[in-house]
Amino acid sequence: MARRGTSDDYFPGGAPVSMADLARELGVSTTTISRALSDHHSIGPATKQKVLKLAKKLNYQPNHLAAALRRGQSRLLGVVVPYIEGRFFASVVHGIEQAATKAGYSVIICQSSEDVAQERRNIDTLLGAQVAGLLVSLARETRDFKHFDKVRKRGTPLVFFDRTPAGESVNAVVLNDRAGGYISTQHLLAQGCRRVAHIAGPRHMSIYQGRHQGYLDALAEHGLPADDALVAYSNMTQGDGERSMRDLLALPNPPDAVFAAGDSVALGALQVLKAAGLRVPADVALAGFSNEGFTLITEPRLTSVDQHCEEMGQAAVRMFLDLAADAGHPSAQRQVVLQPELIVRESSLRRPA
Amino acid sequence: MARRGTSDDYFPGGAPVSMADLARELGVSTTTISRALSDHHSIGPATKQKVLKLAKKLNYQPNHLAAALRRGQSRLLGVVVPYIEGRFFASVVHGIEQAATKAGYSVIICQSSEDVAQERRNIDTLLGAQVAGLLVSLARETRDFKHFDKVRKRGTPLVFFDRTPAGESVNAVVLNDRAGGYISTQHLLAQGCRRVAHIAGPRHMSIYQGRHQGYLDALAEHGLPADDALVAYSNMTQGDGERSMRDLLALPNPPDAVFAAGDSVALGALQVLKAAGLRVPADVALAGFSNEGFTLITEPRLTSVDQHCEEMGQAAVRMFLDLAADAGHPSAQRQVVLQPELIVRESSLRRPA
DNA sequence: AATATTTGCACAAACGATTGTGATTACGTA
DNA sequence: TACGTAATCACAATCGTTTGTGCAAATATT
Repeated sequence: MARRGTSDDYFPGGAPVSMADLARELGVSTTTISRALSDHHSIGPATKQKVLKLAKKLNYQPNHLAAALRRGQSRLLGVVVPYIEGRFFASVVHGIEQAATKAGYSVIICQSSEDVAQERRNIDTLLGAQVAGLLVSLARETRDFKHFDKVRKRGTPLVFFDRTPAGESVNAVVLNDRAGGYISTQHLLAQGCRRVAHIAGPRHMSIYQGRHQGYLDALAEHGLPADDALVAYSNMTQGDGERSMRDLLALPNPPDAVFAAGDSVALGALQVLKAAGLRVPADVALAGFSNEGFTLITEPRLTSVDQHCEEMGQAAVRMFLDLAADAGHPSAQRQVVLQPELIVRESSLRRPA
Repeated sequence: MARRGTSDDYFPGGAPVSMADLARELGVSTTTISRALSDHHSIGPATKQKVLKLAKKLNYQPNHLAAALRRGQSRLLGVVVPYIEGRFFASVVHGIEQAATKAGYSVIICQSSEDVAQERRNIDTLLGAQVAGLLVSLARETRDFKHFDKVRKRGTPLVFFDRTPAGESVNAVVLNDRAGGYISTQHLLAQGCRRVAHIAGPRHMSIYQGRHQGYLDALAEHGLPADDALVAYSNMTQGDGERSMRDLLALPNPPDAVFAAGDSVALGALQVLKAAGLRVPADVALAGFSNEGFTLITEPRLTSVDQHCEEMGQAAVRMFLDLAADAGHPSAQRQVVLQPELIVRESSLRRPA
């Protein structure tokens, strides 16, 4: 199949112009073109100018595929997230995009839909696309990390963010979830609450372990006992929040405050509380986690912990760039820990400042 | 720079195995390998088996870059959306991903952030990545479509979805916005409302024109006059909704129902109504558009129009596949129009069924 | 048995950019 | 004048796949 100048060709403006075209036009080699365009020192300034000018004139568009093939890696960044709805991951992805674009990378996004098998497929797909690096936030059920071995084997820079493999030595950007749990609980205690419950997430996930631990830290600091009955484990959905809240209310000695490990779960709790005729925050104060968009809509508006999502994305890209910069030097693991920020709203504010 | 077997090589498991490796091992040509793997008829079944088996054994991973380079296009699908937060675009993208993955394509997502310049850059980036096709939803401010000329020129299949260029003949998947506006307004009228206002979107965008027109249709059908004072144009943010609602309430003869062209704008309106001490829906009935997640959280919950977002994404991919199937045949424009669905909730329900 | 047809595979040229090596020229210095 | 150095650029191989064409052997046809 001929490609140039034949009639089955669908390039009304002619085939895309290649370096060879520029070279022919200027009577130089493609080497010169390539080096001129990448500002190589071995090309004279006069030649460079000519090349640049012609390239602009002919509207030369580099074929990244060819470059990537030759160089062994593309300018694509693979991203795997559990899902993309909601504010958190959408914002992180946004941060990733900004930083990646600035560094000249494009971003391929895959959703694992919280499914390990899908996550595995995503990794394969991305490696198949010869991505330059991989930015991953694990699916909820991922506890086996073998599918990342082939990534390491291949030498592809790998950065985890937010949801990282527990007990593995990896590069990661995470929130200081423990601090998040602490400031939130601490705030509830400062509001005068004395029986603070915690709706926790899946036990095996590090982020929820951290939030839980921060909760315990704050209690301990106030000399309060850790009552196991006040901790409800959930799967982080709104429905779970409702169930957990009902359980807590059924306690002989129900809580006067709830620190929920997520906003959805907090929303569920809020609805149960209101349905039960309890006032929030007067009877039960409530705080969530993630600072989702809807925290501004609930009545009362929901106190939450902001995770600086976009920064997280940017930090992940920066880490990737670092990794890529000294590729081949399997350096020690890198960690970036972001600090959470408590956003106080009416759902927890018993004592207006 | 040597790549194989040298120490600066970071492939602990050896360099990735190529077709040449398989060929050497089996004593055949790479042609045979390539054709065996793609199930070409000119390869004997015995040979095919041997190749497949060895490929599996050596864990052969095809290099898509090389294939794409040779074939002139990749298995990447470029997607440009204005933003990704919120339910609508996130879901559309999800639908796109599902359908694309099923067809063996990966998806690159770019956000224009409602910015024309960024949109232009996105298109360039994606073309640079040699995408096989482009799926685009326009930025709000895009009224000039020259940057799509180079896409056509190149022959890259181009499908618009939801937000399409007004007055251009393009391939597009859209919602029947007119029907959406109609059923929503019709529903409000059926609830007994007689002065139905409309908070519209930017005049130049086809989707908002459609919703507005549907609103007018319903009024006309009921023999009601179209009162210009009852139509407030907005930029679709929550703040715009608040402003518009205040304006409408300041009218000498304020509305008893509002059909908002979007959920955010409806949310703003709702808050103003509640702040003004008006009961929803008793005093003013309210309906939004898009069926965003937060419509379930507001009090009362918000009636809205579902756009079947995932289907829209899938339809867009199908259209792309069609286009790609008969590439080079610049056929007539294709259109797919999806039907909206009214989701009735308490914000508009005056007469419980 | 001779010829036509099919089957199964290899050759080699692409795709477009990158890059180590080496050739040429010009210039400066001894 | 002779020689070392620096500045410029070309050659040609290479990345891994795809694919038009050609050739041989096996099978079918008359």
